[in-house]
Amino acid sequence: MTTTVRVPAGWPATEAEALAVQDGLRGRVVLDEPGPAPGTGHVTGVDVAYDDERDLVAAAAVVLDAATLDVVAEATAVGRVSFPYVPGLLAFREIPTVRAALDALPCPPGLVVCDGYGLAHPRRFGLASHLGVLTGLPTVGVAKNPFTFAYDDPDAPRGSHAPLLAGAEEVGRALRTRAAVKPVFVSVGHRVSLDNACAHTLALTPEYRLPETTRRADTLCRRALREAQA
DNA sequence: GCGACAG
DNA sequence: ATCTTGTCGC
Repeated sequence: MTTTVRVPAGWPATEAEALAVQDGLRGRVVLDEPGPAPGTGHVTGVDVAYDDERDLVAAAAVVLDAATLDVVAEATAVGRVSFPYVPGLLAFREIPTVRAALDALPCPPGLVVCDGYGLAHPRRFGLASHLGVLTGLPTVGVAKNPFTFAYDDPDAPRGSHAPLLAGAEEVGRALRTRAAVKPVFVSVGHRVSLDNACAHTLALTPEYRLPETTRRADTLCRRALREAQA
């Protein structure tokens, strides 16, 4: 079952408004909790797909058992695009639909794994941070690209990592999830430590570069978009 | 001023 | 994100 969502009343419509919202929420991020232990409880992947022609956006939330990586529950939501893509403001494009999908789940999500960044963000408040603050859930960001941050290529073995640097500050890590394959870029969202975020990411990548959570959510949101009615 | 720039 | 076939390999 796919739920339908509308853009929330008062949702930012301009870049200036969005920046102001980030400023107002940034201080609510919690960075001093370790978060759930890797391999226990639920881990939920969220992802979004777009159809600009139809002005449609579909989100999926897929809950996995963290120990077995079996799918425990799924939910999808479809709505209108709520914001244009602007680097640094991705959250405003994805969050309304993602929240609707999370709300439609029949069980607690546990740790939420986002496709994008948390702390590794120009204003230290990426999608994962924003979603965490709005929901109160522990969140991490796992991105496929390094945005604007500098890093040294990690060693070839799986598990190797190197800091993502904003100047001298470690805002995340380039983490090798498959030997000799391009790393993923992990950063903390809300209520999770960077060490735990990386441990979770490794636990979610027994076979592929990207976490099973995002892989599952990606497939599901694309299907929801295809099947969405006009 | 000119690019680069999560999805 | 999205446009997109076949193909090489386990």
